[in-house]
Amino acid sequence: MFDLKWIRDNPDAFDNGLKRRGVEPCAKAILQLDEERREHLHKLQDAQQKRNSLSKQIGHAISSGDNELAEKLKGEVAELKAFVQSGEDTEREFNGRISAILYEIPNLPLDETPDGADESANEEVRRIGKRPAFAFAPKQHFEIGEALGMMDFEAAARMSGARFVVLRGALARLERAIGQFMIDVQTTEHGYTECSVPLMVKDHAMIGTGQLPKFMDDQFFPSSSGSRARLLGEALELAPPDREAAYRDGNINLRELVEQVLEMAPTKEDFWLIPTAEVSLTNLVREQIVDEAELPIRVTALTPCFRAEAGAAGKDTRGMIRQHQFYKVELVSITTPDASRAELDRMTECAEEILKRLDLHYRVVALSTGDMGFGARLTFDVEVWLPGEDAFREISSCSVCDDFQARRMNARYRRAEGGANPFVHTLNGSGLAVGRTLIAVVENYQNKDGSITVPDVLRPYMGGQERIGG
RNA sequence: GGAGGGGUGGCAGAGUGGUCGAAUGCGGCGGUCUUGAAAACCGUUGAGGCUUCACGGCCUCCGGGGGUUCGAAUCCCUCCCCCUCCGCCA
Repeated sequence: MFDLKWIRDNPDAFDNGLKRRGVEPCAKAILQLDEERREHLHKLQDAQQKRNSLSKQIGHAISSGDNELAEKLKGEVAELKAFVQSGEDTEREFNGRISAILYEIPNLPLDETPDGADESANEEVRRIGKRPAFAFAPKQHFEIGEALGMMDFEAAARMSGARFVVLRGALARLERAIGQFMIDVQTTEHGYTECSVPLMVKDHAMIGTGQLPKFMDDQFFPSSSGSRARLLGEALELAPPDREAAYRDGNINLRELVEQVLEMAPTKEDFWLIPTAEVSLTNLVREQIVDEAELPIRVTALTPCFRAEAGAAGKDTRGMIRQHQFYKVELVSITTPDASRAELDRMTECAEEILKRLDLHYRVVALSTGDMGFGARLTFDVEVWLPGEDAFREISSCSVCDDFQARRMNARYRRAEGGANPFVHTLNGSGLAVGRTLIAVVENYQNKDGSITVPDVLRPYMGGQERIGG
């Protein structure tokens, strides 16, 4: 979310930033709308002022008993009234149109963010460790897991369809162990406060962190049957008469009618399932004014995440890489503006530390402008080496959003030296994704006989178990 | 699900049609006093927008939206959220 005034003062910087992200420059269109809005506002405020002062005079006239004057003034105000009323509608319309545009514009990249259209332009920042050597052809995680009888995609598909998995026995415990280990490190060693947060949130929370309104199709929402019925009822009330007529005349069937009506209905869900705990953790400061002394706020949570993966049809369909549901340890920092850039480096290191402890080979890449998420100005992905797949795969993504989310949430801080309350800066990162960490452990610690060696740091969480299978 | 009560400035909490953008308290800021601090006392202190070189002027905002009225924090409708009791329930 951007400050209109800032766009007004820096239209070129705004457009250049958008261009770097591959988004059509739109400062001119926005500013023209803004110009029209202000022009209208002048007229409206002028009328409001006159109305206010006349109303005050009417009050005085009535209290001093001059009814004749009061009636005369009422006549004068009547014309203004009509104009003010329609003018207020117009103002709301302007505001609605402008904010609808602003809500869908992504954040601008930092100067240091690499330019590029997609992931091929990402820049490797560092590479830690080295590829493990295998005396045999390393298998992919699902081959190993299925052979052990501990990773069951078919059972999951029977109840839930594609992109789900059932883990059993030691692999189920391994998943839990990884989550416990990671959040313990982040809380006891890196200063993050553990939180248990809602997994279902309202629209405004999703708007605050930027998942809505633009990325509705990526999200899941739970609904009670009562609420679905109510939404359908509302949609039907808004149904255009010609659709209804088409149904009555038998040109479309009931199903088509409902589908077409729903297509046009406003989306207003009871809840959304969080696609990441970033949503819940970042919204902890929404509509709050925190004391500067409390910053930085560092919070973390181990939660399930839910993603529709609408744009990823056919991609990563095998194995646990891309699931509708997975666990993740999320890190969120709330900082002052001058501390946010350094906090990004710190956060990335907090994510990397997990891989170091697990002795996994990885690299850090700076995402290019075309590959970055909606709210980010700069993102570092941490990619772990998967020998079975013979590739690096994203296991963490750490982003600094500056005040982009804070504006949407109205999250501010009170400065120690007083004055206005500026917006906070927000950062989020995974520390790490549990499912993908499990994949990395399984593939990197696999043995020739199909067993998996449990990494040292996880053994306390596995009741001392040193080996899975074999 | 049923019944009721609420949503007001950083916080607490008054305010049922006209000098109310809003009493009072706390907190914050400035000052007096003090070696210093505390206490006490005095003063000051909401946000957003439009406009102005500036001083300033004006508009909007008392959960959101709509309505009644010359005029709404105050009356009506509606939606959202919170709380209490009952029912159901992990």
